[in-house]
Amino acid sequence: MNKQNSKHYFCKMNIKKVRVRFAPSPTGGLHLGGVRTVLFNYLFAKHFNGDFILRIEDTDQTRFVEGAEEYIYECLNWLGLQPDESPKHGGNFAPYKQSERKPIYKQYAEQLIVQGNAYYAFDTAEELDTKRKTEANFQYNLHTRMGMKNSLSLSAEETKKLLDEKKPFVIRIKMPDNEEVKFTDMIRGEVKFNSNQIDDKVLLKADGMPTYHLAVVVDDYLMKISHAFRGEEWLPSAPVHILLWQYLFGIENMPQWAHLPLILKPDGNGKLSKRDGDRLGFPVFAMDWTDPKTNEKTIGFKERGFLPEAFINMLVMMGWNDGTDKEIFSLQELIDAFLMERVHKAGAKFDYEKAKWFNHEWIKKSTNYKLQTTIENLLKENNITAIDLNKLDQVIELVKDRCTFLTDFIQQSSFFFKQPETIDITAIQPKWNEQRNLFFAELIRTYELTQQWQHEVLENEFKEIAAVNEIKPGELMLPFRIMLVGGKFGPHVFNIAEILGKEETIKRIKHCLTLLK
RNA sequence: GGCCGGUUCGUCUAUCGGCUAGGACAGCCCCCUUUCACGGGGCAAAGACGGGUUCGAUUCCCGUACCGGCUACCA
Repeated sequence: MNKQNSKHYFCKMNIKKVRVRFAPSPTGGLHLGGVRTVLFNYLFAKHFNGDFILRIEDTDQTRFVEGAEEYIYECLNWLGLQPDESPKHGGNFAPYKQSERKPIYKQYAEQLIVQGNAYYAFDTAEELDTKRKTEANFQYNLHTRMGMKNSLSLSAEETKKLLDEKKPFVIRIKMPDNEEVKFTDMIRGEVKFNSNQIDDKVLLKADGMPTYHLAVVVDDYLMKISHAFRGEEWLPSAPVHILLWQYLFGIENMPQWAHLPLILKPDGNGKLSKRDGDRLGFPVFAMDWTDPKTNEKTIGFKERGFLPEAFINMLVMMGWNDGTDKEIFSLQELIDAFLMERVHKAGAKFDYEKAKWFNHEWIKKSTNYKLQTTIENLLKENNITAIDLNKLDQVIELVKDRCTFLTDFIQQSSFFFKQPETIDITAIQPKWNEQRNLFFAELIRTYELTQQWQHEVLENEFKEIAAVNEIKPGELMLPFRIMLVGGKFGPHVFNIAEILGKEETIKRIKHCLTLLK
């Protein structure tokens, strides 16, 4: 089935430039699932040298959220998934914001009325509400529409009168009677519906704005979209869109649809939501999002310490693979390897542990140079200035293996640049004695004379003195570590000492010895 | 309720009719390591169920179960 599909869309592509779109409604934080939709769009488009378009679906004016659009650009920017066309980037099919395209939609809605595929409906929201309350499973459809207040049930004169009186109305699609509506989904193959099952969806709202159903069809046509990807939750309304294409622009011009599998909660079942992240302690949004009304801040993957490469890599592997065991992919590798045929049908439960693994892998894989700026800024935010970039490079090299998050670099490398604020003296105090005190005094004298300040040398000297004093080196390593880093963490002590340098190392030992007195 | 979709280790997945069902994360064990990691090695762990089709079904078909999505003048 999938193979046939691929042939199908390959044929189409020879005559049609690949153009895809991501069409979010700017109502809040950018969800994991949204990012994955962006990603699949982007990878597919770039694989075929096509265009990736960002269209803002802001037709619901009641849901306008300040800053949400700008936030989407920031997320895409962080991820390195830049649109070729967007409200911000411009393009030949502007405007890309549906609220600015309002006049366009009306003419198509009216065309549908003229053709007999749609009708005016004057029922108020309250009337519909009560209807739904009194009649279980009420649907505005072939069975009920003649009992409602619309241009099908009313005479032409009555309708005209209501229109002339400027009575509020919506335009609804007239679903055909008992027709089979089918299409071929790139992921699922042929999907069929019976038109009787679907209600007469509103196409144009009382405020003159289109609903998603009309807007998506009109804009996909006008923007010459060749392939339309969206979440699986849209599958049930696909027949409305298919019919609209048929009525308005011709089914042969319709983009190829792909309904992407959902990202599910790690525990239990159902779509992953922001709530789940809060509850289970992991981010769901790409970047920090602060609700302008409540001022409530929701953590993002970026601020949690994820590398965009890792975030992308993790998301793409939920539902796609290249057929081999390869799991780590760069963006370019993904672009090269990405094929729709290899997209999985079933939803995937989000696994934060695996997400962390991807991030760790990417931190280890990244060059020190690449990490440098990010880490420098991170340290700066924590009042640590790493002016010596050469030293920072050495530190990153030494420490990156043990950082799962970028934020782990704060704890793992602060002490290289700044004397530890707190020293876990209780970890060494109980076993501290005069013999150890003398050892470190001697160590200071030796290190002061050390010519080659290298970890091998330092380690040898350390062990020699231990041997002479008949102390097991193991008993001295921990105290030494605490003296240099303040706690029981960090890379090998002598590597730390090497990077710290002679002066600083000795200073820290001395400081600690006074604390132990 | 109706419609649509989905179903391989705990999780993400491979398998395009030949399977001793492979990999990764997590788990457990061992090695390395005079902190913690990294790394190396190993163990355990799966085809929802019932019918077909077939020499042979995880793979194809049908049914059942379970899970999910949708059922707004929201997307």
